[in-house]
Amino acid sequence: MSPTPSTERPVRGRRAPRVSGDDRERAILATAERLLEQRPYHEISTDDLARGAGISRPTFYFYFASKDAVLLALFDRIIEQAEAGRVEVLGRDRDDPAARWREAIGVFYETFGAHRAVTLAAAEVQLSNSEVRELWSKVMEGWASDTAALIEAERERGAAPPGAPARDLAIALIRMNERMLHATFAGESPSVSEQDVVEVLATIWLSTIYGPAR
Amino acid sequence: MSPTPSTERPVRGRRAPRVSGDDRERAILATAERLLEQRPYHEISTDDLARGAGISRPTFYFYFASKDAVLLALFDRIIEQAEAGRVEVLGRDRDDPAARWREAIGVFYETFGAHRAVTLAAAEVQLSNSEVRELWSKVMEGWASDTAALIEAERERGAAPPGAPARDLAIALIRMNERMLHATFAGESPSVSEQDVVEVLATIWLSTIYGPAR
DNA sequence: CGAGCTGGTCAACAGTGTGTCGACTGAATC
DNA sequence: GATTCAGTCGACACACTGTTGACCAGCTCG
Repeated sequence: MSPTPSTERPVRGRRAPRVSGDDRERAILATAERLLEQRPYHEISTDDLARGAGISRPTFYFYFASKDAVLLALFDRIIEQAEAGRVEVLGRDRDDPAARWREAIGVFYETFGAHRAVTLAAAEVQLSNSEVRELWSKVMEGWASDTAALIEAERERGAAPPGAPARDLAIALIRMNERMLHATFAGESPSVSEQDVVEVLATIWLSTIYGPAR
Repeated sequence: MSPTPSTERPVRGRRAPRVSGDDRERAILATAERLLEQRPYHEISTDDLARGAGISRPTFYFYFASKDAVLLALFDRIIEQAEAGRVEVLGRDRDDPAARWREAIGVFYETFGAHRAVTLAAAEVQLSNSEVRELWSKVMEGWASDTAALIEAERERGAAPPGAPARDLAIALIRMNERMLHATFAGESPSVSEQDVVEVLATIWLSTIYGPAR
């Protein structure tokens, strides 16, 4: 588990959780994820979450400091998975580095795809909530380092062309993935079929890193 | 000018605007843009807008149906400019198509950069307001058509490699630009200097379309 | 046993923001 | 001088957030 998000009540002892208390907490989280699958974040109130978990609104505030804190807890779990997935796939030694990269992008999509409602809600809140933003940038940072390192390595090998700073290229590529992820989940541009997205992204990544048509 | 956004009061005769009435409307728009340069959209209330324009809150509602409608009007003007800019630059006949494309990306950045506060606010609202989203997708659609056409043309000429559908590639590239635009304006990742962004994006675009290192 | 602590619960309150209603004004217009 | 109508706002109804204070049930320790 990751460190406790700061918006959560510090009062509650994390070490000695009451059974019933933890049940409530789980009920709130489950309710949030369920409701997010039905309507967007801004159309869900703390009252909805409380009622959904079978408690009153003040009691809700006993468990979470705000609606955002619930989302943060939900999102945190996904971020952890995504981080673990990236480290796993990119750390693996494999014959074809390009294939490894394509697979990492696929895993990225699958991890967030398994919780698209939460992912979309996080995107919705990102601009106005710095904690969610920082959580997200954690994943982005990991990708940026790995990708920049790859580009530089390929440049030294002579396989990749020189040009703009490797890190800048990496960040732009990652942001593309991020935006496409959200767009796909939000159902924007239905023209691009969801299965093909990873292939399209991989094409651009590999064109940029190695050159096209390999 | 573009068609009147639908959230604006239909009551007000667009054809016979009172001088003082138009002044008020302008005052509200100016106030909104000014306040957005100071704090994010969600921290601005209709009361702030009304007071800033020297009127009461109910009077504000005489001119705009909501806070979102103000942003929509503001954003609409920028969208028009961006559209005009794209058509202008990409329509120009020029020796080097790659340079033309690079220039178009630069103009895209400059147009929105001249109103970054409004652009950021639009980004903030995009997920929860379909009208803003549609306005934005208008620009994206124009770029998608042009870009897809270019890729297909280059493929026929044999300069561009075959692969994923041209339109899908185009959309991914455009979304990258979109995300980088917002990130730059929001001050995310200060590592990438703002001047270099266009160069980085152009590198990826041209790598994808023509192959790298040209 | 019973006094007291503690996690848990909620009715009621205070505050902030949105959007509407209805009455009012003052300058055209007839 | 009456009528109309864009423009204006005080006051209201409502929705949502976050807090306070009283209360209860179970545990624990003298």
